[in-house]
Amino acid sequence: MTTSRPVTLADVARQAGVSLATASRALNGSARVVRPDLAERVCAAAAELGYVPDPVAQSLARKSSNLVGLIVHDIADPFFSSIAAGAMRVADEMDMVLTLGATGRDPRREIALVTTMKLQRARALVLVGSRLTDDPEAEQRLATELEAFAANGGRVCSVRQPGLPGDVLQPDNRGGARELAAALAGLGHRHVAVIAGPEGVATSEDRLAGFREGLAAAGVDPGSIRVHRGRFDRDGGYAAGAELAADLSPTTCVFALSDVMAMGAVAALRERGVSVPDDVSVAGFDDIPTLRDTVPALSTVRIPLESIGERAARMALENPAPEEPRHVVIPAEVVLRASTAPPRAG
Amino acid sequence: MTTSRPVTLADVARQAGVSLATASRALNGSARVVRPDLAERVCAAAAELGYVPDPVAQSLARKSSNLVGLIVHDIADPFFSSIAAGAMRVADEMDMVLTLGATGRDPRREIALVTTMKLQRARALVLVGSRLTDDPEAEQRLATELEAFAANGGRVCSVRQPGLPGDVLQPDNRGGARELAAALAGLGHRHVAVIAGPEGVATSEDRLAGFREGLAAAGVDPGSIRVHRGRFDRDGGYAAGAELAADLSPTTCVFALSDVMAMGAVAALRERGVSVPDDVSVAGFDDIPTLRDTVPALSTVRIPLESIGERAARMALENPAPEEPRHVVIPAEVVLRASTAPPRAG
DNA sequence: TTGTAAGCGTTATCAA
DNA sequence: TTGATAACGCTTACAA
Repeated sequence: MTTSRPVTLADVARQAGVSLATASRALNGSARVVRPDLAERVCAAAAELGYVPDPVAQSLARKSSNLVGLIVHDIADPFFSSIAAGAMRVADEMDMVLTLGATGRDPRREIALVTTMKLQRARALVLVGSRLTDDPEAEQRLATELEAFAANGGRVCSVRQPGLPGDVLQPDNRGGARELAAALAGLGHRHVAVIAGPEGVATSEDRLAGFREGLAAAGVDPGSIRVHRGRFDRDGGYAAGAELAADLSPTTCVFALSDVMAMGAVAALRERGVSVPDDVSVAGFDDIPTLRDTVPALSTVRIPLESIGERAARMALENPAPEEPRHVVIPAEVVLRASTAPPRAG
Repeated sequence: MTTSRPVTLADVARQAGVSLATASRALNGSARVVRPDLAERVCAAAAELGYVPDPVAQSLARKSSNLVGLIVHDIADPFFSSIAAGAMRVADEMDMVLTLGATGRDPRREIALVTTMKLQRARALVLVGSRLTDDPEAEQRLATELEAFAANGGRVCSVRQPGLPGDVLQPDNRGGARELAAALAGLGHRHVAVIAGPEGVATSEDRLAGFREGLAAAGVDPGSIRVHRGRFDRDGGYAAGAELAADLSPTTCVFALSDVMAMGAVAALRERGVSVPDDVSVAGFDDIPTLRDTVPALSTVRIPLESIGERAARMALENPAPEEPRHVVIPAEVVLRASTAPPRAG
């Protein structure tokens, strides 16, 4: 057996005795219709020769590839990897190739990744991750780059605060935090500390704002809320937890603005002899899968991560494109588990 | 401002007053050398016009793209997402675009993904995940498809048991398990249960074999080892943990063949009133990041996941390709934490 | 060293 | 409806 050159469309056309154009139309859909018997001959030839279209050549000719870009901050973070799993499933299902980009939370990197996907002629882009309210310039440049992407025929769905071109899938950060506040106040907590991300991270700010609203509605003095800020990841939570442990009173409850921060915070508290929930209650946000099995199981606000990834990919890939960009709010649900309890009497 | 057509190499060549060939050689490296002053003119023109090469056209002409494929079983699993994070970093660094494929542990899907990446003319492929010893036919077809990939100029690095074409990065599953066995025996355990993946999953089999060796070397009766099998994920661990809890005695120690299985097992045990490590010790394998912060912190065998991902990507992307395929064994290190303790007296 | 021109494998335009 | 033929944007023999 000779080293066989890959079968091209020209081979198929020759074998079927039709032109290149007809072969192309018959095999890879087109508006044009070909006579059934010809189409049949072409398909038979293609099958016989084992023809497989070359995606690169198609991309060049069509000015559009079968790539879908997924851009996240950090794929090792369960929040993002869960969403990625959902998006993957849809990409597979639609015979698209998923590309993955990690920004490391750097807005410039994020923009560069969009540019890359534009050059690759990606058909769609799913952008996951918080807006930065304190860097409007970067946000503007991102929007511009996304416009350029869309101008090339690409579709965009961002899992994020509204404001970018394209569809938006927005977890109800504010509402979820509000309800969590109500639940915690209902348990009797009046002195809570919040472990937040850096100022300017919109997701963190939204959750904080919602939490404040919820506490206020429950009649808790807003002045009693202590806010500790740190990086929006496990280590940021750990650092804040350490600070808190050093000076806990009168705090009876800690709300970490993400589950991974909560995980770090609980570790820090525990290492310093503060018991959860006996000494202090802790709640998080996101409901990442791994924290359901821990002790104590983490109270949190559940957002359906995999299904968000799935839905975002589906919106970005859906045909035909909607007339207007869509804005969907994903409800969040409070899940009280063992890490929260009524404050200790006295 | 008019809707500007993207700048092509032809534009640059015209502007610089040289041929297309010279422009190409000056901008995108080539063996050929161009006279310095011409090169200078071309670069200036490119900069002035804001020329960016079209990766799709380059891929078609070069028969090789700037895509690196990463194939894993499940991106939501921290084992794989940690490796992915490492691979991402290297891809970024080398200006490659990373594509992600998830097999769902289906060998056919795995083969299909390799085919896809071959058609995309990916430059390299990083394949992560256990070999299936009980499906030699699938393994053979995978090998064939990888050969085809390599024949197209693609490079392969698999994080896996040896046997596939290309470089191999193999965590020392057997040795790590052996040492863990020694450590557990050293604590005094004589009746251990193993929670294993399905028969035929090589990683699981290797760890089991190493563990048996280690126990035997420590003088523990091999017949005393109970093996519970289940899916090689959290739910499989949970199911096995539930079985174990129902009939624990005389087991004093459980070794789950992966951390995620251990996590499920601990949850099941706990729900049934079995305390870890008071009633039974539990150890896992992998050292996924999230389980360092749990209570009790999980004893495990550490393999450096991110760095494995990094190294695999680097091997696959390294220039020039090595003469011979490389086989690197990554040492594994026993980490004893709070989930293991000496067996309770009596 | 530079330029001409022939690919790379498809799609799309336009005339028949 | 079908078929030449010109893109698509770049690389690379081969010739000058």
